[in-house]
Amino acid sequence: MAGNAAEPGRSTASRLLTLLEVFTVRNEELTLVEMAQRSAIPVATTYRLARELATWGALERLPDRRYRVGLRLWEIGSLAPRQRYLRELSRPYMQDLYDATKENVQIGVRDGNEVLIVEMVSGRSAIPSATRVGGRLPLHATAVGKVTLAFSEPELMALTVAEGLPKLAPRTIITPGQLKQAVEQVRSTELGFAYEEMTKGASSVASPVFGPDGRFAAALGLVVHASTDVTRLAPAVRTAALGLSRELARWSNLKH
Amino acid sequence: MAGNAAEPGRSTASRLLTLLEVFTVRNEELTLVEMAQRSAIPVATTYRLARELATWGALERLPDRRYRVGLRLWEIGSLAPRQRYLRELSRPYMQDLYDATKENVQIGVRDGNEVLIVEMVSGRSAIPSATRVGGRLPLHATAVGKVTLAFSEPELMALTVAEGLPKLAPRTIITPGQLKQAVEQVRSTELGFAYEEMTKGASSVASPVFGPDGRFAAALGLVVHASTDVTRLAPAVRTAALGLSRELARWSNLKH
DNA sequence: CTGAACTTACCACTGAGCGGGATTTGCTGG
DNA sequence: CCAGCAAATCCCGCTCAGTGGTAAGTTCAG
Repeated sequence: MAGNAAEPGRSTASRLLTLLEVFTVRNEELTLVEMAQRSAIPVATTYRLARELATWGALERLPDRRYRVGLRLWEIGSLAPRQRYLRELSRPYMQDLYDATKENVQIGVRDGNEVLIVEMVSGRSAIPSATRVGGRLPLHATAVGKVTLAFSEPELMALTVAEGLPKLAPRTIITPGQLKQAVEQVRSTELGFAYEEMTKGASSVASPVFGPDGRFAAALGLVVHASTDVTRLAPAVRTAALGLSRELARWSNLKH
Repeated sequence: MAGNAAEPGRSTASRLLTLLEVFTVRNEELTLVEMAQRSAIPVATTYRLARELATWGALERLPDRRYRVGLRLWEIGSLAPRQRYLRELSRPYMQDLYDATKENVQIGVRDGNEVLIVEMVSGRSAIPSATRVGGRLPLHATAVGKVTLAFSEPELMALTVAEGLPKLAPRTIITPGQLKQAVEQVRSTELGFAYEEMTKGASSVASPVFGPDGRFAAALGLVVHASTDVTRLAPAVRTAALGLSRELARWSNLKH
């Protein structure tokens, strides 16, 4: 960029993308200065870029001049194939699972060393879940995470252990040995569990969904009150996951 | 940009955003050259920018080297408040409406002079709908569109008429007079209809949802077989829309 | 009214971005 | 195995678009 650049080597593109990254669930509306601080980009530059993003629709401008993520960005993002087909095809199965259990149903795919929640179905009788569509869950402390670990390449387990296993709740698994053992169990039964390992008071069950190529595609699971017997719900989850795997295969045939 | 620019005056930011725009439902995976053609950006430049987008996760690279919209972009887009709260809060009401009617349920917000579909609920018994979450519908040929016209600022009607009323199906309203009359009807009854005006064989009903400030927030509707009597379904749609409006107000109080 | 915080505008400097063209890679048919 | 071709990748010299300090304008609480 111009000779004035405080941090040469950083591309305009990366600055733009960084400006999008500063928005989070907790901070969905930010002032210009807040955006500048969080992105470590000078205010003047932030101003110019934010305005371009807003003109295009990636950001929206509120009457009080704050910025937030715009509908246009959501619209383009909704084209992302990795979530789109899974969401569309999984809906009926998730709905069935919800009808059968009345618990929070969630489906997530691996992204980096986390699970990205792609769709949820929940009602008012279910435990209020902090998770939301577009949210991320850790691999070592959730049922969907353990399932993902069990059916992804072994390198993922190595990476996860290397990054450390943060203690998120009293019962979080924090030793690699225990995690590996748990994941081994998941691999053989195709069912993963987590007992208050992420949030006190909440347990979860999950089962793998496989794509048409036979490879792991997603983890489908339930989040329930810790007092609920998750093993009782496991067969339902397993059934739904198998049904969805079959649906993916059917749809793939139909397409070609 | 550099002195080599073929089209001076076009900013790097706008080029980047244009590269995202080239992806559509019909073209969700594109090669580098296709992206360059559609965006009218030279291949070398497209290459450099696409690579930066892919590094960050806005685009993904397939084994066959084609590009597609990435999960990271979807993730950030899912933060867009204008769709997020509406989606989360409307789900139960849309589900109820689906349970009661077994028809395609959709909710959309105004974006520019179109309706952006923000959420859908549909089953296999409903008419296969071409609409999808993230899709757009015209204002003059759909029930949700007419509702949007009826409860937005008058300028929107003027704009819509000025842009012309394309004939999308045999029964599409193509004269401003007829459209204004229909919209007037919608305003007084808080119910909008469309009879095979967008797609032959499909009709729709919709009703407005109002935000806590009393202003129009979204249009909630059904898409059904043309043979179905939409007036019979209208009360259910109206009830759901009222319920959702109340929910929005309730949630707004809760928040502050 | 005063002042602090935020937003918008200005502008001189210069290296980041541009893109034509060469090279490499990948694929197809012989 | 090897041309032949298209797509992808890389190279590099040119230069103006982007940068950001600074200043002026705006908003708002007290």
